[in-house]
Amino acid sequence: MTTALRDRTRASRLKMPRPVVRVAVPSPLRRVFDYWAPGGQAPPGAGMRVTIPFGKTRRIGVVLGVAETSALDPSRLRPVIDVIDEDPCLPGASLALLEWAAGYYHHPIGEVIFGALPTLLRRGRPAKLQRMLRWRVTAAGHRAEPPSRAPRQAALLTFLRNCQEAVGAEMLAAQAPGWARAIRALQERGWVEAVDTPCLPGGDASRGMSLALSPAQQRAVDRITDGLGQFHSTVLEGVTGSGKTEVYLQAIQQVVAHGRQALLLIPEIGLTPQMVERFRRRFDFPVAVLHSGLNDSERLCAWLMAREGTAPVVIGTRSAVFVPLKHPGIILVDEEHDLSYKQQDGFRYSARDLAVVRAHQEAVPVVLGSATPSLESLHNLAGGRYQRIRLPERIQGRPHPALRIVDVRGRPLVAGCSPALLSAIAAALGKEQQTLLFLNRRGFAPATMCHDCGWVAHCQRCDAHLTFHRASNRLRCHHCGAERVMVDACPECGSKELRNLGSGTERLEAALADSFPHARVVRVDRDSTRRKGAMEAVINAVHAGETEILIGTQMLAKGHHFPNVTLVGVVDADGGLFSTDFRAAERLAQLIVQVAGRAGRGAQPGEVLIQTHHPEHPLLRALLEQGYARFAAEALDERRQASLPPYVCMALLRAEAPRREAAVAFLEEAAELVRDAAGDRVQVLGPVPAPMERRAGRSRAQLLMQATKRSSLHQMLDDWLPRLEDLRTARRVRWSLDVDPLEMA
DNA sequence: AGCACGCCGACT
DNA sequence: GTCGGCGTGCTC
Repeated sequence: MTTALRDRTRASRLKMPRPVVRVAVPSPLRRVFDYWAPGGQAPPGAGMRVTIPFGKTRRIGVVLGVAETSALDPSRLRPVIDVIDEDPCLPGASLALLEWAAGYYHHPIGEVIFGALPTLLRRGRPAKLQRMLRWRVTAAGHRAEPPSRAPRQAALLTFLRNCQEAVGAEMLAAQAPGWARAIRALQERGWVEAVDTPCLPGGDASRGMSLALSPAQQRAVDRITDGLGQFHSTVLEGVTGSGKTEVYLQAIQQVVAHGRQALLLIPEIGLTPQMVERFRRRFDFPVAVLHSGLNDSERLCAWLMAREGTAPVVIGTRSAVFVPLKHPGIILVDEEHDLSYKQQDGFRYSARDLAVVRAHQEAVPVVLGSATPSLESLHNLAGGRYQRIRLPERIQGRPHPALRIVDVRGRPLVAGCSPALLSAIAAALGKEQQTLLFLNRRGFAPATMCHDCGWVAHCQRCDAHLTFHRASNRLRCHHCGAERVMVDACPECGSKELRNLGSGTERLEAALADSFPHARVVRVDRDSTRRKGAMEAVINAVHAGETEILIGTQMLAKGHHFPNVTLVGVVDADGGLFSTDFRAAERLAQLIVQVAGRAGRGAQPGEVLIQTHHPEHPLLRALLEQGYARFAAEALDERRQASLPPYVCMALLRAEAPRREAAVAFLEEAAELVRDAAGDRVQVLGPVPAPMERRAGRSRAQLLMQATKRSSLHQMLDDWLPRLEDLRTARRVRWSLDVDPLEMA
């Protein structure tokens, strides 16, 4: 009897069940799938990738665990085809976070897990750091006589002797066809050796010059690093220019000195290069970076260096919250109030919230940094769940800029600018100082109307006006991207009296160039910076003093440092004061404080002008007279009285369909099921049409659910979703669930 | 999401 | 007579 046969007989005699593996499969199904472990080997462990049959296709899945039996009839199980990884691709800690997130956001586990894997790993690429081989001449090689019988080897040897450093495959290939054989021969002779370097260069300029800390900064670093190795959550509240980044740097330095890794999350804006640059200059060890600008292999490399612990510091945007760390030591979230931490489609997670969960799971401290903490974080502070550290002063004792409200009621406006703002600009120009203007509207004019019949240019697929862009002479929809050439006559009545209503950045730029013909005006928005490197070029021009007036949308508000800017103008603050979105005021306040931080960071004091039709608005007054903390306290009080987050928790079910009735019918059934499942523990509002009902040719509606107890809401969601999936009406719509929605649109 | 099966219109 | 429209059902 062969060994295999004997083993099988013994197994069947002992009724040894064949192990079952639970696999997460990339599919929108909220389930895990059971498979037989492959025969003749140990069952694959949690976190390993496997190839499995799935319906009529094969897919790659990730093992979540091994069990002795399945809840399913054994006849329905199929065996795993292949085990891809020898060691878990995702370590246990990562799986724990991903499973928690899938549960909390009620998103299919397979999509959650595969969304966290670099593309190349999703496709089955080995989870090994690609080593980059380079070659250099050995001492023996330098003494050797080039072999005359082997001209290729001789040529390569001579070439390498003339190189200062080890040379990679690319250069050798360009140098000599058939280099691979020749180099192998040279290696065998002992004249050339291979050096193995990780694919990412580390910080080679190791200076490590720490700045001297202010007493407040020192206290902050001490308190953050006080409890390394255990979970605690800190809100680092520091106004712009108070030196938060230096606190991050020195806290991270200490964590790394203890042999642990630091994960720094930053918002998704064009700032990554500056932050990374600052870190790379400081540290003499590799800083891995994960952001959307990487190609697949760069992303894989950074991800693996984090997982292997080769990179002591990892900097990344939202999705980096899932990156595995071999020796987690601290997690920091910079500008924690920033909206880009919340994914707005598909798997709608909040990286900031998950950072706190992860820190708790991995028993490390977490730091949430912001000049304008979110009301959620302030609420957690008030509840004692977070500790607070303040960095009160600006470094070098620079004064805060003066904030001033400009009442524009009844004033003549030039492209939205009041006389007061225009004269402030003139004054700044006179002192050879720079001005920064914020207007959160791209294009020339947000609406085009016929003066004779009242026709308005409207998007055919959305409930929105078309924006006139003068540079391209086109009408564009900012919601679906549709565009067409500007009409020269009204399509309704043929009149040529078309008027462009309102002002966007493009008109503001033109008007200011007109009013101040000697000033150089530059505009920064998505249109003007579409070209790669355009943003950097503008920033450099501002620094070089080649521009006097800078106009921009929000993309200019964050993080940039312009020493010679002394005047900042918020051209239109009203949008934030009267909005259907209850978070609009919070965002406006954050924007104002944020842009105020752009003023007077150099030697000159700054001034901030805020234009509004509602100078008496209480939230605006609170912000200007008593600062962000006071504003936030009042805003929180309003939220409490109105039973809004963070005093209640919400989930939003969205649905869209070509026809309005289909979306509404589905949501009505869904609402009925909520009442069924939760009674009065969960309040249901709707269905109501979405704030912009038609968008990109589809009708959108939503159902809001809220509860005072998080557990009630989640219990309801748990038994509601499977029933929702089974609804016949669900198949006719595209629907998605948003837990803790930030934007109701 | 894919991918199949399945039952009715305009074409080589 | 077939190619192919997308409704419906299933994935361990």
